[in-house]
Amino acid sequence: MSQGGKPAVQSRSRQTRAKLVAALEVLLRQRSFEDISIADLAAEAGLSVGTVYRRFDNRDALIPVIFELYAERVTQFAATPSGQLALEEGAGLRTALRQMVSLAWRFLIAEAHLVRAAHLYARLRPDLVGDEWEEFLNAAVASSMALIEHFDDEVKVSNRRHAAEIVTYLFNTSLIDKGLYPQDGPAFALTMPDEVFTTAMADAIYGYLTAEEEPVRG
Amino acid sequence: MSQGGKPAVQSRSRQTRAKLVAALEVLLRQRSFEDISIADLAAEAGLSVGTVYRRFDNRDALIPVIFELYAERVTQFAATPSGQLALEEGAGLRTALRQMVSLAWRFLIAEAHLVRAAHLYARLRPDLVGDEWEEFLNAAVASSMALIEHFDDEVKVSNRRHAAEIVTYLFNTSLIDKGLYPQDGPAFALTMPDEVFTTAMADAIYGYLTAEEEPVRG
Amino acid sequence: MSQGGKPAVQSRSRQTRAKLVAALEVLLRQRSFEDISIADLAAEAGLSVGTVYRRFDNRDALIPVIFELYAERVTQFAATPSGQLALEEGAGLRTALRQMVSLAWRFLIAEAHLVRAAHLYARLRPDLVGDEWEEFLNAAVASSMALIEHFDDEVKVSNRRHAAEIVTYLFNTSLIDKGLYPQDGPAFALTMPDEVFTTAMADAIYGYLTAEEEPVRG
Amino acid sequence: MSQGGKPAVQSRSRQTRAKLVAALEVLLRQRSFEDISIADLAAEAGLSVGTVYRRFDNRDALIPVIFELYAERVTQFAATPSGQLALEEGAGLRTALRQMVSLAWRFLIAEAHLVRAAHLYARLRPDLVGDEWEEFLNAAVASSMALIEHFDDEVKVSNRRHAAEIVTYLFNTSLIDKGLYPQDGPAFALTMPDEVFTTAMADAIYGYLTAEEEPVRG
DNA sequence: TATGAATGAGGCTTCATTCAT
DNA sequence: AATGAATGAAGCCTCATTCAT
Repeated sequence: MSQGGKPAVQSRSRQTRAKLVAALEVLLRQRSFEDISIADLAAEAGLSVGTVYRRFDNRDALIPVIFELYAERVTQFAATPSGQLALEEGAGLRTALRQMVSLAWRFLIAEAHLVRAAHLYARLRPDLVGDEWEEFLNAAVASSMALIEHFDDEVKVSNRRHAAEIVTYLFNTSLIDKGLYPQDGPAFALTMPDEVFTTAMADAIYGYLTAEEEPVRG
Repeated sequence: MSQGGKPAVQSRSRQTRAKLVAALEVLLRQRSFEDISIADLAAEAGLSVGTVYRRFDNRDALIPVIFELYAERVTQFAATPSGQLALEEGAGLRTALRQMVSLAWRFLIAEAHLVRAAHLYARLRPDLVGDEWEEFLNAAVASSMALIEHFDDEVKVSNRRHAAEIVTYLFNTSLIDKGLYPQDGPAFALTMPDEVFTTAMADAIYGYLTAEEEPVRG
Repeated sequence: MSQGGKPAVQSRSRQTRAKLVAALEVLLRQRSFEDISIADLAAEAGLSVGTVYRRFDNRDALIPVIFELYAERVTQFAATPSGQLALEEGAGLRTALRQMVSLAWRFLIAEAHLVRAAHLYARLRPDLVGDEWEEFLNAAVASSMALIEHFDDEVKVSNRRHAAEIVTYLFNTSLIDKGLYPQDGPAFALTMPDEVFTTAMADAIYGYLTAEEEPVRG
Repeated sequence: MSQGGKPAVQSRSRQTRAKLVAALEVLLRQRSFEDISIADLAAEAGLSVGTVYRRFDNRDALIPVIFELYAERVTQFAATPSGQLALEEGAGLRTALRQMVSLAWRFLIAEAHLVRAAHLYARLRPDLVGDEWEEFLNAAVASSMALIEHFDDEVKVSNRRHAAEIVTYLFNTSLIDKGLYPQDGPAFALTMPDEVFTTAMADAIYGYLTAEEEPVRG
């Protein structure tokens, strides 16, 4: 339905858009997108309501900005030294997974407001997500596949495609609840320190990949 | 802040409340709680707006009803034959986990509307969840603990308390995305049939519990 | 597009609707419908904005009210003694037409605000006029036809159907400009007293009906 | 209140104004003046919003342009061969009137967008019409007077001034409804072909002018 | 107690007009 | 002079909540 981030070619326009995007992020740190009105956004950006509408067709057109910000932060993070895997010579799959989960966890905590909003609106308004999202997921699956092939001898799951998809899925879902809502929902019952939790999640993935296969019994 | 399901002592009142709860569920099957107005609810229940406010202080007071319904369905399901584990003599941990995940999956699909709403509002409005929820989680952890102790020899995780919490967490989170939003979010990349997916989730839990421990390395 | 006068069954609702209709007429005496906001209407009716929307789906749904009022006034006028033709025995077509135009003129002046609005919105928003309008016109044509047949010997136009349509058309259009906009538009150049004008309009219709036919020449 | 077409002395300015006038006409062919925003106009003219405001004080100042265009087209039309009466030697008043109505009809159809807008705004915003309009009407009355005097022997209305005014009025009003809104309003009931209609209008004027006078009776 | 009409704050959006560049 | 970004008043509409009947 309502798409519509308007092109912002001129430099003044680009600045305005940047102000709005920055203001949106500030507000998303404070409260949910549902509770942010256009007037709030304009005020936070130091602009007027009409100016918001010069950049965005309507309220819905702001939702893709959430994903835009998310993608930007992922990219930034991946370019950072602390966003890199640091595998010693001869490190195994388990170590690799633990490091990867740990990286994902640090990102999640750092950008919780964006992950929360993205997670929510990917579900509430999938029509507004934008196509980059699909590419994002596909890239993640490909990357899981590379990991699996790199540790080919350790992995016992025979269908590698399935394995890559499952690994990606677990990476993207298992940390969310504890990372974003540690006091509410299923994470409430978790009493261990974060590092124990992330290690457990990595070990679950590891366990899945390395457990001897056993056929499904009706 | 706004609590307020009012006591419904009298029988007429109890009927009214029951009508509203039933109407809420009917509407939750059709659309999200956000999109259900008090007028909608009254109409669906065959009551007037004012009557809704006689039972519930305000709109927020309906949110605990979601959890109430959820808990009711879990209990019902657990009492059903198809809600029972059917372990053959000598069946192992892996088989048990697969059956349990399968049960959880069936419940999730059957009551998707309630699970979706409960999952959402446990995060959006944790203040409104109600205390039964905590008991619920504790019971789930206890049950996981029982499972672990029953298969004591297979489980390699030394801290049983942690293990039980992790198992509970994975049970409550890993199926959600694929079950509720199969086309959107991380589940979109999953191409396998449902049964392969649920088996994989069970195997992840199994793998976590049975992988040889390896200390965390800095 | 947007129809939607909501049914007002209850007596309180009917009163509210009546207040709104009355307020609309008061405001139409002061200014054009375009310049009347929902808030204006609510204030004039002594009600709130929300109450307007309880009776009418949206702003457009008020337009049929204009036609409703118009029809009501026509009916009232026709039931009044001063709304009756008073033809002496043996009076001819010309006299009848003059009396009829004079009646129409008095109505037009008395209800100028409604005629103006109806005339405007029949053209700007024909979709919102309502079907009664068509019946109204058909009845008017039938009535013209009766007139023509009553004075059959005086009328020279051979195609009686055409004649009736033209008479109706002239009745409905020729008085409008001078009646509603005497200072603006084509009526500005008219310097004669009203009675001379209305007589002239009647005579034009009379002249049309009674002039010897002469075939159209290419 | 708001007058304000600004003088455009310089040639660049005059070009700008011409572009805007042309753009306005293009847009008036598509939709009503109410639905044309300053931004629309600027875009259609290939200019910026600010430039529009350099030429016109405000939106209202565009309304006189409608009348300007209208007058221009009338003048153009009158200078065209097809805008001329072609009376044979000895042709009578009736023939002359029929030709004149036919000319007016052709103009009306050709410039419907301008006639519609002019007709509307002469009534909605008479203050903005501009003085040329009055001259225009006076010229039309003079021209009617010339016609009447030319066919002096056929005309029976004794007050020639009144007759000229009435003829002018009928010329300017009787074709409008069928020409501009054939499907809506009073014209809806007209089933005859256009030529029959225009002939009837001419005959009404003819009938008015030639019917034997009969004094008004109380 | 039940009803549903009434309220009005608050959110979205448009667009005539202004003004910095 | 021209540009087009920015402004903000004003209008539409919704819906949680209140209250007279």
